[in-house]
This record gives sequence, structure tokens and C-alpha cells, in this order.
Amino acid sequence: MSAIVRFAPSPTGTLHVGGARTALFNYLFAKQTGGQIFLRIEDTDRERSKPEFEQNILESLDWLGFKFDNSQPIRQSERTAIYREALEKLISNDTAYISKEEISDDKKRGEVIRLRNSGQKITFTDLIRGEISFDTTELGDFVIAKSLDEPLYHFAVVVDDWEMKVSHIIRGEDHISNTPRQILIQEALRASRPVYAHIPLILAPDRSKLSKRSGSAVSVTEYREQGFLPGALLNYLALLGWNPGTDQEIFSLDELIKQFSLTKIQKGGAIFNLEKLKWLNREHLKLAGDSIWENIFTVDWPSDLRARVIPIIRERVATLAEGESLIASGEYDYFRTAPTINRTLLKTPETLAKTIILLDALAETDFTAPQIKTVLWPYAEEAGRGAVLWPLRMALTGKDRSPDPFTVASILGKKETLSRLRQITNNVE
RNA sequence: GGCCCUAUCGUCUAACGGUUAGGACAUGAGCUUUUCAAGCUUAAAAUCCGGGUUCGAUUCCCGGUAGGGUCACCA
Repeated sequence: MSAIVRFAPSPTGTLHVGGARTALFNYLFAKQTGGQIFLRIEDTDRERSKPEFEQNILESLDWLGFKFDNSQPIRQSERTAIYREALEKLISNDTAYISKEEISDDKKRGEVIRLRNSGQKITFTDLIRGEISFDTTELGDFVIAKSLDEPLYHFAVVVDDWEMKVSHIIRGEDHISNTPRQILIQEALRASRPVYAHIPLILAPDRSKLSKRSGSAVSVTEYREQGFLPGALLNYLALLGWNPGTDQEIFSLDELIKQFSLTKIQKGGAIFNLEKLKWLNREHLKLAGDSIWENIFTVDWPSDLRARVIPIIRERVATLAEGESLIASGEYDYFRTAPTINRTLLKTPETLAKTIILLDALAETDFTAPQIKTVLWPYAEEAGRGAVLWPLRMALTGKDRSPDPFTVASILGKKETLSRLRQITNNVE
């Protein structure tokens, strides 16, 4: 079975993580069934839809790595002729009618188009929740269009999904109560009913629907700017409400496509946890190549030095942005220029003389962290680890916090390491 | 409030009706190349409540309670 699905955001705001997850689930489902996924922009509300939001949504989806089967997004605002035809059909067979209205604060038209609703009980099957029933009498003859050229959301959605032959509608749980009214429209149109799957919502820490008001970042753009990897964000979003039933937690997009299953999606909403996202990002950072780190350096960092410092940064930060601020703060400037040393902080500078002799015996090509440790370790055991290692690290970095001295020395190289150490011992004598 | 949905550690979650209720993040403790980070080891931590059904319920049914969603001429 190859499914036809769609992701249909409304350009009334930037793409938020909930939308990204809806897109992801649709994408995974389409790909694993060998089906198609379309992108449709729901901009029937001319007042609130903004081109810059559409732009943001498109860019975010692209950054996340989604490829849609329609190269250009389908815009509802460009399809009024299709909706008009459908509306005329309903009016001519009297399943919808033009209704005279009293104008009030929230009712601005003297004439709207309403659907005739016989008030039947609607039952549909949701892939995630099972059967759901609604009594539609309370809906009354609801409005489906403001005029022949201004269809409302519910109507446009049903016409489009029908026309695009959408087989599965995967969307947020907040649409459950919209479903019966859309089914009523389908029946009036004699359109076939797609399969529904309503996914749980992403919640803020207080268990309310995640929104800008809840404090944490909600827009995909914000996570991008904070230096999260698209693969990590996708991985996290997939795990929020879904799991493969195994202990695997790190997934590539391809692995997700293989293992994803709509029916294993959780029913209850899930709180967005930034700490876990960071952990996942760290894991993805470990798997990614060095090239992603290039942009965190200022231009004055020589490229060979960058390559040696990247592994150190990689193991200390959770995001690219954290790495960038580490560089910007000057934390690792001692790799580029010799630091000024506060003599008293050396504590036991007298061990440095022997350290120099031991290091000098190493060939330049053997000046690696493990080799340096090997030659220094017996001395450190003998003279006291702290007595040997502390002044070495301090002499090289000038800081009381840094990576271990062997690593620092290997990055600096034999020549620079010995030069810094001799600088100290010369002053001491 | 009506309607709809949901309910396992703090969080994300696993568990054919039978498990010492498992894993991950976070937290506490310890180890390490006397620091920082990472890493490793380890600890504490949950089946919302009440009834059924059953030899036996986290699991099935009903009722509470709690949370969420939705009730537009928005999407």
C-alpha cells in the first residue's frame, strides 16, 4: 500500500516544533509505504496569512531535510475556482445553501454559505485511538464559506484532500473535534473518506499546549540558531510520542523510515524536554564530521589548529552555538598564543625541569597524547601526580581549568610545548 | 459548562492477563590522566483513586478524579 499524505501548515506563524513533528510523521509514513507527500499552504485566511511566514516554513522544512513530491507548494489562495465549483455543486443539489444573516460584531456578512446538516451521529476510525463518535446535531448548519470565492478552512481542506487523493490524514490531536464536520462535508460532496491518525500534542512543562508563552523555544528557526542539528531535532521529535519498542534511541532519518509505525504512537501528550534534546544533539554531534564545526571559529584560527581543537570542543558542548561562544569567549586562546603565567599558581614548578627532559626525548612525530602520557607517567607516579601534572598544565594554559595536560601538549606540538616550559624554568632560575 | 481525548519513575517511555515493573534524560554518590568537561560504576525514583471480570490485573470493563483539546463568517 503506498500512501498519499500531505503536510498542510497555515502561514500565520513560523514553523513550530509541533508542526515539524507532524511533517515528520507524515514524511516517515509516506516514505515507508513508498507513497507520496505533498506540501499545501493553507492560506484561505487572507488577513492572517503572511508571505514571510510561508517563507520561514519552507526554509525550515528544507533545513530539516524534507523533500516533497510537489516541487512548488500548493496554495489554497490560488485554488478558488476549484472551491467555487464545489460550492456551486452543493448549492445546486441543495446540500448547502446561501443563508441570510444578521450582522453583528463577529458576524460580518449578510450572506454566507451553510451546509445542510441532518445531525447524524458520525463515527470514524482513528489509527492511533480506535473508534471515535460524535453527535453532530449541535453543529447545526455550519458555515462552509463566506462567499463562493471565500471558502472556509474546513471546506477547502476537504476539497483539496479529495482532489489530491489523500489516503491518510496525519495531523495534531487538536483536529479531532474538527473531523466530524469535515466528514459531513465529504459526504455532501460524495468524496471518499481518508484514514485518520491524530497524533498527541507537544506540551510545555506545565502540560499546556506548547506555545511561545510557555517560555521555551517553539520555532524550528530558534533551534537552528541555537546550533542544534536537524537530524538531532528530528530524532528527538520522533521519540516524543513514538518509540520502536526496543532500547534504540539514536536514529538517522533512514532508520526512522524503516522502523516507524503509526500504530505505535502514544496517545497522551508529551512534554518537550530540552535536556534530552541536548543529549541527543551531543550524540549526533559525535557522529557528524568535522566540517560542521568550521563556522564556529573566528577567521584568525589557522585551519590546522582548528582540526586539532575540534575534538576537544566536541566533547564539551551540546550545541554548535555553545562551541561558538566557547571560541568567542577566548577560552582556548592559549592554543594560539602563549598565556601569561601567574608564577604562584604553578605550585610546584621545580618538577618542570625533569618534565622538559622527558618530553624532549620524544620524537616530534611521537608527540601524541598517549605517548606523552607514557613517558611522563612513571615520573608523575614517583614525584606525585599533582606535583608533575598541575604545573605542566598551568604552564601550558595559564588556567586552572582545561583539558588534561597530555592532550594540551599534543595539540601545541613539541616545539611550542617545550618553548613554553623553558620560558618558565628560565625565569625560575 | 457541552462534546471529545488521555492517564506507568520529575520527564520521554517498555512490559501476549503471570516480570525483582525494564530502558533513556535529569538528579545523588563513587571512580578516573589531583582541574573542567566527557566517560564508567552505582543509588534513589512510577503503574491516579474506587469498584468489578479473572486463580491472577499496569494490562480488560464501569465509575470517579485529574490533565489536555475543542466549541468562529481562524486555521
